[in-house]
Amino acid sequence: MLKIYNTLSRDKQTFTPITPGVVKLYVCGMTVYDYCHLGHARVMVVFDVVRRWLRALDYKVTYVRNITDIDDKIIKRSQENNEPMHVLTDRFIREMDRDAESLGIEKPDHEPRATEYVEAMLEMIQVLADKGLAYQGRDGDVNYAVRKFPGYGKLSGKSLDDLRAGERVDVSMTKEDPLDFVLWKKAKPGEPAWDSRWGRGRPGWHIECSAMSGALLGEHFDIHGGGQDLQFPHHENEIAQSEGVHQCDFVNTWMHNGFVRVDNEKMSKSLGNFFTVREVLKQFDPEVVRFFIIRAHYRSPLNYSDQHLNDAKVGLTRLYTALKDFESSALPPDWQHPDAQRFAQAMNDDFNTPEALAVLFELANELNRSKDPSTANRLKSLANVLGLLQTPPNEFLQKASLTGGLDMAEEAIQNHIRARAQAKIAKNYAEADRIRGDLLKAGVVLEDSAQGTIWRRR
RNA sequence: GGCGGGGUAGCAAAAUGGUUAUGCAGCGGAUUGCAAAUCCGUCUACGCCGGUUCGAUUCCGACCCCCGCCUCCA
Repeated sequence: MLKIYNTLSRDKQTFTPITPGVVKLYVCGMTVYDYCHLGHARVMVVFDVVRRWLRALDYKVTYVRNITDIDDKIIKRSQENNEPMHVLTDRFIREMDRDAESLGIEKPDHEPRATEYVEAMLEMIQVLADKGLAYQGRDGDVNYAVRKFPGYGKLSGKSLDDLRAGERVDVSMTKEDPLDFVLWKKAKPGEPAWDSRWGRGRPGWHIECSAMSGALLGEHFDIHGGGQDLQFPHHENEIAQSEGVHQCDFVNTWMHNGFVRVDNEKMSKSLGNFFTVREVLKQFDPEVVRFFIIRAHYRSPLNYSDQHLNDAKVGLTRLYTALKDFESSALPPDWQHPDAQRFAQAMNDDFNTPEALAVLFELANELNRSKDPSTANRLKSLANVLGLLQTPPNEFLQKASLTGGLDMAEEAIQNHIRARAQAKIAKNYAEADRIRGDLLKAGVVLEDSAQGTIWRRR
């Protein structure tokens, strides 16, 4: 029985889909004006795992991850770059796809772009205006009248009177309440704009997700996810919009993943302390990055450092090393097996991936002892649920991406190994050790066994 | 100030009212020409102070510290 921590109720709840056997999942995706950083990578990996696990539980999952391709920062960037907005966004969508693919993220079922749903947004704004929940300010912006929505604050646990708007932001004189947020922004000259009954303009950020989730998943769906920073105001505003329009519960389960941190601070664009996915991938194999993210529970903070990535690499290497001598297939796990049940129990407990990984490590230990091919199959099939261990072990262990730059050619490595074998036959151990030492400096580890010398990178 | 999340051994990271988490590192042993890998054994814990309890890292209360949200942010 799957339990998920629901931000809305602040406790773990047994998950029951609205329609039996079917799960509708929406996750707030990227604003595409720059490369993805590790924080984005975490969202993608976390909800990729969520989706995979729901599927392992035999749910039919519809997964939507949106793309924000109209926004202040995008406009600013496209002006700075002097390139049309859609050229900029198209480019960064491609780059995002590349990053996602390298991290082993399966494509969502739908990746709607905000600019394709402007009509739906305008319809929602219309309904909100008709109900008196939205109004047009003197400056032409259309705002949501937050105080008219009784449930405002229920997700983030904030009360309107405590929010003290204006303490950190200039209060806009055109809003009825400083906390009102914009649904439709009046166009400024030179900005992309759409026609509407409120004049030419563009949508505010929050209405995008309400419109896209409603269009693709319906008025009421199962799980809505995103980074913790979106809890307020973004998700709070989504609730106000969607429930304001549809008069029914919007989402049953809200999931928020923890931040990636650098030196104990949140990794973010505004702090400038972010590492892009591609930067990290210059040093570390993508599967190591995935493993690094899965090693922590999705709601915990995740500290980024080279040392921690390296720890992840060593751990993942242990698992691959155990599988090295086996031609294991990726059959679905036999869930009746006690190990698989422990794994499932961990995953059912709010996606406890660290605990699930512990099962994998114990399987590796058992495999090292027993050399039983069925254990290898079990290890590989369970790891597959997390999107791990799917590369042939030797291919992984010899990947140049493990050394973070050192990439001595395989042919050269083989030549050194042959030379060393000769030295060993001649009992010239000093020479043999020198060769091994040189290879080690080039990131290549040799291991002698009865079957001869094998190599891997580190 | 309001709201929320944390503080676990050298590092990372889970669970748990009494019994080994797990991985890395360390130490001892097996194996090896020596290593590596692997196996066996093993040392380091639960922020502080009270309370409840036969027994608390785990429950309750106070305190200290850290982080986040309240402005765009995954």
